[in-house]
Amino acid sequence: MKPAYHHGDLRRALLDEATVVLESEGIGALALRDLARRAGVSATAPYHHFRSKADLVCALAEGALADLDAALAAATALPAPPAARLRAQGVAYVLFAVDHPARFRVAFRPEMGEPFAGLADTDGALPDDVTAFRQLVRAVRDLEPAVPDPAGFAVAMWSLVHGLASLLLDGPLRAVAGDRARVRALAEQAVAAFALPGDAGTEAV
Amino acid sequence: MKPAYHHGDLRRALLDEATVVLESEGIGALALRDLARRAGVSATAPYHHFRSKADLVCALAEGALADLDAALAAATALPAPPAARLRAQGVAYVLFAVDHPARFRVAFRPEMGEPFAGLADTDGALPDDVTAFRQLVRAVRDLEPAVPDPAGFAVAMWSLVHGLASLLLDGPLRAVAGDRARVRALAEQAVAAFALPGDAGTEAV
DNA sequence: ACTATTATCTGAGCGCTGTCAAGACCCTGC
DNA sequence: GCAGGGTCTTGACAGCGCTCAGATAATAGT
Repeated sequence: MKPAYHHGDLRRALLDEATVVLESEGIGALALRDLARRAGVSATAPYHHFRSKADLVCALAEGALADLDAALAAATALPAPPAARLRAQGVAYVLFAVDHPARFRVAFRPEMGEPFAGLADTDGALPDDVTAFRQLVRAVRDLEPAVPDPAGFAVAMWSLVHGLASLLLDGPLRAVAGDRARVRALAEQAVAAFALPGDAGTEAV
Repeated sequence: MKPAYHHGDLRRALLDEATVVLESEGIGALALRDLARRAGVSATAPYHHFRSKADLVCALAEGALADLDAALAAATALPAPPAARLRAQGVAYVLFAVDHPARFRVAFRPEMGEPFAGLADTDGALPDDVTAFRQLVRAVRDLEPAVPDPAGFAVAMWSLVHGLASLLLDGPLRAVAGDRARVRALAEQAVAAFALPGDAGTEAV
């Protein structure tokens, strides 16, 4: 984009350093001055690329949501019956959370930067245009003729996997989050609890 | 407890002030020095009651979990069939979150104080002894003979309501969180998506 | 009752943070 | 070649969490 004036795309460098700090030290250790130091610029240089620390965190959140979206898309790359696709996406959602805990968390931190701020009131349904969740809504749409209330169903499905991810990351299931196989089993089990039309579950529990 | 030396239970006063700040300004505005100022003591006085800011936040989280536990208990005060009780608890969980967003959030902030730190690895099942969730586990136990895997079921149920609460507070459903009636409807709808043995749902959707 | 002990609180101070203001640099467009 | 604007710098300010050395007040021991 910007053809590198003094530093050479400082904005990108700051976001990259931030991601490193985020994954290794957590969001509590994220300091604007420290990022500048790591990038080799003065403490106030970042203010020419972000209006505030919250603004940078917000950009970070948007990137994380895009990554999550990509992970969900990859989970449904193979053709499969609609219900199985939806289940696969749910499991991928939970696995993304335990694989990239800091990136997942930063997307849902309201006290700094609100990635969902400009959201219209969509009558209780899921909004179409949230970057990371197009995949989920699409998957629900695929089985639309079979399920009577797709919007409500999507909310329930999303709540289920998002809640499981949260409990694994920040709740009493924290001890399990390290065991990827068990996380996968838990996710599949939880997703299977929904009575889905179209097939009889992807895997036995 | 302590018979009031100079101030008169400063610990309690600090926690109360913290709750006020938390509910009005959010966790980002929580400063130890500010709490001390509000309580009318010097900046270092709190350190005789809490080892660090994280320690105070942890105490706050434990209080919040106790409140949540009480709310769930109140939701099942009336006698009802087991499945209906479980559903009522799920709805109460979500309503507590939107009624006391800051208290709910602080219970699941890992970067400062970990209320779930001393948790044994309970083989993927819900631990019995987490203060705020005894009610939920109990409600699942009540329908134990009818459901084959109560532990897994409890995880799924809890994930569902916790996820819905999170999406309402910090996710794309934020716009809905203000409308208590719609929140209740969403929660009942989501909880009803589970195929529960023992009755046919408490309410039509 | 008088002392010794312990809990509680104060003040000064360190290093860190986010943010603002003013100026220097360097590239681009005229 | 000169103005303008985007980029970065130095300097500074207030506020933060936290530590350390003392003052004060309530309790415990005798």
